[in-house]
Amino acid sequence: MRIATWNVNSVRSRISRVEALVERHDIDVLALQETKARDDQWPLMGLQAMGYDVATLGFNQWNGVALVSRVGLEDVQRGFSGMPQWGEPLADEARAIGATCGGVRVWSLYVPNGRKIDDPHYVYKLDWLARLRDAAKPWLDADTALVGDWNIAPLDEDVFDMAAYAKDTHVTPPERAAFKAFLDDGYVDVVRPHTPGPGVFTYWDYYRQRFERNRGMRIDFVLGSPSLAGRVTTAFIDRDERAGQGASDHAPVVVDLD
DNA sequence: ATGGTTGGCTCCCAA
Repeated sequence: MRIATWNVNSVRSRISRVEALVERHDIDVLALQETKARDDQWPLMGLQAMGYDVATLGFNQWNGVALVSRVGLEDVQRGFSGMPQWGEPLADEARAIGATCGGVRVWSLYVPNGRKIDDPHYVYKLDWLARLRDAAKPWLDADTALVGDWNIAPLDEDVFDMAAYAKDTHVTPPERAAFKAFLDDGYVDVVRPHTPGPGVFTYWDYYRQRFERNRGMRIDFVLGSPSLAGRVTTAFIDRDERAGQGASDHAPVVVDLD
């Protein structure tokens, strides 16, 4: 079984790339982030014609997550139990959707960006991660994959130039501690062993020719529960998807399970 | 310290 995750940066502007991606890599389950589409705006038809079920979560032009699966899409859950209820401050977000696909519990996650260190969204990010961690602990005993855009570069080697990001979010000690907490609990970064750094990234800013110069960050991850991690045979970052006109600013990350 | 680019949508915000 092949699982992939991709921050698509607008599914409506890139649906043809989504369809080409699942076909090119023979993907069974695709988690998407930053779909930027309300549920009623989602371009479902092509994927459905290809035999995929789609579960979406989006209700404004920002954020949005989805799961695309051709191996079942059961027990769909929109948001985890610790998520703020709609209507609360900062809750106009759509950042987590989970489902059981082919026996694996897959969560498509779009961790809050954090914006600036002195922004309320930074506090929200850390709080959101703490609540996700609490929710995810009981899932360690099953085949669980926490996949998506974590908006954290856990190691110095995951940033093209630490000096350039020294005063920014994504690399601060509290964010890195929040990420490491998942690993301490038993989740495993199943992609890194197959794609060792430095210089291996999943995201490159659009401007300043960051991709062409490979000045990016590794912020998209697949964290597996121990039993799921034991099933991983290979993993890769589809760097070519980031090239050319009309690319997302993120590359897809693909994992194979036996 | 700032800027640069992209998508969605509305005269600008988020990333």
